[in-house]
Amino acid sequence: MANEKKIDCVILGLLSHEELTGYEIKKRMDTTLKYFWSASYGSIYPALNDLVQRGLATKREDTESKRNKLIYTITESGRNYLKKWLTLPIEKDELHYETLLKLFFGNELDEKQALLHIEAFEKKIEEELPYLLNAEIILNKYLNKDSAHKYYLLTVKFGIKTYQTYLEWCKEAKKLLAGG
Amino acid sequence: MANEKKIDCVILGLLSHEELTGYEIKKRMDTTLKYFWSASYGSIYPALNDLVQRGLATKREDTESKRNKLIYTITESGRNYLKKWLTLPIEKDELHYETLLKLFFGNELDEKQALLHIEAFEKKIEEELPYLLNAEIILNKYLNKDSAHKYYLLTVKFGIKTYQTYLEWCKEAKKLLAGG
DNA sequence: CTTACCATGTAAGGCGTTACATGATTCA
DNA sequence: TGAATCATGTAACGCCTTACATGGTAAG
Repeated sequence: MANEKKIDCVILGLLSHEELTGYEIKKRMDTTLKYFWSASYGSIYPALNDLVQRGLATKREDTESKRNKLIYTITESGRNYLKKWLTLPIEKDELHYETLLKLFFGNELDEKQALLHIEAFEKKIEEELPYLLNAEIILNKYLNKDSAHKYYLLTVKFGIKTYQTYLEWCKEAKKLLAGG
Repeated sequence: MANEKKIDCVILGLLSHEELTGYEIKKRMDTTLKYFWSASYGSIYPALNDLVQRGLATKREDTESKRNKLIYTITESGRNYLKKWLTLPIEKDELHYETLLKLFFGNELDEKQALLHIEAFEKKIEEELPYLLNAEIILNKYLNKDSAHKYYLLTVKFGIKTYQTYLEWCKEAKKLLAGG
């Protein structure tokens, strides 16, 4: 009963809100979830078939579109499985930032190189922040239309706050490096 | 020349500052580096032997202590390898927070359960923050004794700022969940 | 008509953790 | 003297990514 694979749970989580194809699940991973999770086709498709075999989801062909879509739906059993996992305590929150790792060893570099890493990090955050800010506006607008939106908003707010803090840190870090 | 394994680079990074045993390397991972990196014995010891074979580090037995210590030292070749890796652009910064994942699917839970996850997260951050604050004080004190300290301080400051932001978010999140 | 995107999947291989195995030393 | 910590390592296994393979459709 333990040993819930994360990939299964994420997929079930996405399916708990709407029917999806494997391709659409991957899209959710790369847009909405990418700020705190990731997965590739190589793990998504096998996991989907596995979920069907275990009766946690069902698969059907799409008849409406011209494409060969396979639409997955969560079952009652799948929803129970998801709910159970959701109540279990968090196993781990992991942050693996290569930027910090390289900066930590920055003494082996010159300051200009370290600066480049900070600036690249800053740029990436500056580029991604607008998407989060936009998501916040949209979610706030339709907050009472769908009870799930409140939870999405929670994670979006997390992203916005931390990203803004990252940008503040970048400024400070650049100053500290410059010798200030 | 590409395909630098991260574990090799992290170890070389640690060795670039001081000679260390595998056990001590693991300790660094679990204390100083844990805020942005991790590794287990199962990857550290094989990596160390591999580094020696490739001439990037040397191994010698400790003669002074009574313990069977194997002390590893970085070579010139190892230092060059490290420097080269450090100048390469960052490949990826990854955040995998199960807390956010579960919260994202929080609509499948009741609000009390979601709250528990936030509180557990808050508690963990509150427990870890003092270590970072303490590290900052120490690093500031000896900032001009060792040029590497500046870079350590950079990453510590990152941790402090983000952790403080996390705590702010927890407050906000709890309010939002409570229906505010 | 061709480029971009939609759509599904597999195979090989990499990477790393977990669990196991073993033993010495320090400290209370 | 027993527990905690120091200290090194291996083997099995799991999980996931990368790269490959294939083909349909929409839009310009």
